[in-house]
Amino acid sequence: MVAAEAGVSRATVSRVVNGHASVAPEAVAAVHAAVARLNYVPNRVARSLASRRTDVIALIVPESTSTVFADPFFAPVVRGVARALAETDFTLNLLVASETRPEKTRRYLLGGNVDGALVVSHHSGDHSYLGLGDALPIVFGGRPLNPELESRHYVDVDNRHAARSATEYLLGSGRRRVATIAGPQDMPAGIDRLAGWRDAIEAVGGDVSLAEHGAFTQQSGAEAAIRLLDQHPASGTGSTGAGFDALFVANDQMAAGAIQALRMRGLASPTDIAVVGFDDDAFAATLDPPLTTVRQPATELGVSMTELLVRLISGEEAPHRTIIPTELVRRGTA
Amino acid sequence: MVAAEAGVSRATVSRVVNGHASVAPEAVAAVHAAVARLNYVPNRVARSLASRRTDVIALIVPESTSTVFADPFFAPVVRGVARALAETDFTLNLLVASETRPEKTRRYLLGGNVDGALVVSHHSGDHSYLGLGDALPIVFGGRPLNPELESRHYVDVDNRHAARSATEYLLGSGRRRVATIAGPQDMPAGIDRLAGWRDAIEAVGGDVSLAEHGAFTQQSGAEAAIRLLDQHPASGTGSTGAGFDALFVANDQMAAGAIQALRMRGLASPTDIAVVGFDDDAFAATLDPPLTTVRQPATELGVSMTELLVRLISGEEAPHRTIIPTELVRRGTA
DNA sequence: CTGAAAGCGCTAACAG
DNA sequence: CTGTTAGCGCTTTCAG
Repeated sequence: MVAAEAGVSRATVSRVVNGHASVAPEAVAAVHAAVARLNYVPNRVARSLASRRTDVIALIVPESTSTVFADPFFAPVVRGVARALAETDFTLNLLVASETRPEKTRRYLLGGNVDGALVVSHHSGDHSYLGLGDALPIVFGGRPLNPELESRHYVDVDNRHAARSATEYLLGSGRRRVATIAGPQDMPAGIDRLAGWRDAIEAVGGDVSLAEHGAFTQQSGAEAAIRLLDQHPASGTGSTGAGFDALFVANDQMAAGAIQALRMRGLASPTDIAVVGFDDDAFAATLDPPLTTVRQPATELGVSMTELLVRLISGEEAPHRTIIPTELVRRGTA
Repeated sequence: MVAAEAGVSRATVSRVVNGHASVAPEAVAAVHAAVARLNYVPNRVARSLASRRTDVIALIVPESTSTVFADPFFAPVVRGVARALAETDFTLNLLVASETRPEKTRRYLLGGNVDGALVVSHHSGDHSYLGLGDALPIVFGGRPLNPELESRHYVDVDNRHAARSATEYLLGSGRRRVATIAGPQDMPAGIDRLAGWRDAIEAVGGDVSLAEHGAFTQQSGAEAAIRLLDQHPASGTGSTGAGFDALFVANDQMAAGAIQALRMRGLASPTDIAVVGFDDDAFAATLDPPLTTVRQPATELGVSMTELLVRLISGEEAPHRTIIPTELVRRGTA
């Protein structure tokens, strides 16, 4: 190898290449020269075998989430991960976890193939990460629903608090009856955002029954809006109005659907019904009118998760819970 | 290791684990038992070092594309790749290629870290894959623009043909003047779709000047539509019409923007102007009216690329050019 | 500061 | 059919 070319031992080459300890300046120079001359690229695999590090981190995406790959929320997270990783020597391993064969993922993770893992899952059913908890540093994106995982490291936004604030904003802008379209109740984001809305409503003694559920899709948002309209018609007069004058929707896609549905019923936003969404996804600003929403910094989430994981891998201690701030983006619908 | 537990040699264990050659049934059983008992998971790294295979394939995404990560086209491709890989022992390495430091990617690829690579790039400027051509099997998604790469393996849809067909469909449905909003002319998809439109127009002696360019974004689509309208006002009468009655748009996002722009000018689709998009992305069907478009099977593209690569890795010969069929999806706008 | 030596865990001829 | 023998290319004590 380069050792010969540089006239030193392999050990020294290794030291130089890895920027280790103190090596004679001349030796360093000689090695660098040899490296350049020979166009030497260290073999990662051999290095891994010897050092017992892989310099690989896995980004685990449950298959179901991968279906939602087009999820406008997911892409920015990945971007954040990639960005954070670009500054390190780690490499990203995208692992689409087959939910039907969870052991495949487990084995992979346990096979010494990665130094750590990032888990992005909106869902909860997943128990496949239990048991390898101590074998490998793992950072979850989003609060794990599984209580056994609660003690793990995760980074998330404070969905509940953000939802509450958004609802309070609606209440504070003069709206009387704030309804909600909640997300699935098997995902933390769905649960927490509903809880936040309820917190706000209960605090003012409002009507907690003004809630319908959707599946975080546009279609389901439209349907939920219709149900809301049907079940809560305008009070008193036989006007075309609705039994609520504001709507907090658990994500932007559903909000888009809801607004469309409302419009088909002759109700405009924000005039008739103020709407606040959640996520500030790529399409929120392009809606007509542009959607007022709670911005969830997805890219930062990815960055943050990655930085946390890297820290864990290098043996540092780190907080189990990292909360990223959200922000209400006022646009046209509220 | 398990060898002792099973009472055989390490070589035999290796044979059994890898399903190699013929091994005595009893030995096989013994090894399996031992494996199960010891919860043995072979170390991939060691295996790689010894076998000189990594069982890893890289999916290379240029940084610029990663920004367009939210590109509704990209996600399904990844899904296809993941799906195809699920049936193999390969692992997916997502490599966001820093365009500012292309050698980083080169080194990685050359460092014996992967058995092959998939390159998804809409753009062309990329020369970073030259030179490692023969060192590693590579499959491109989309026709490489770079002539030196033309000889490589790639899978693509026949953009030109599809664009021509779409335009002919418009022409065949009684439209007289079919305009186009083309994509960037530094991407194969942009170039070829424009060429296809022109083929069709020229074939009927139509007006080839009815073209504007966009950047494949909704915004740019809207702007291009406006330019089209301004530069080609209704002929003859001072009506509110336009100088064209149909529009072939090089992708769905731009089509969405264009339709919105047209509407703001009081022109409805398909009544006033028939519109055909391209991609059939996740949002095409949810537009109002739902978009008629050329469906590009992105997931299949990913699957196909992957299968091709796997074949190449195992040393098989394979066609350099694989074309996936497109299909015109008739919906509401044409 | 730097060589030498000893592996990391597995696969791959090669004999038997 | 199976054990033996060598490494894969690099890191890492351990002396010096």
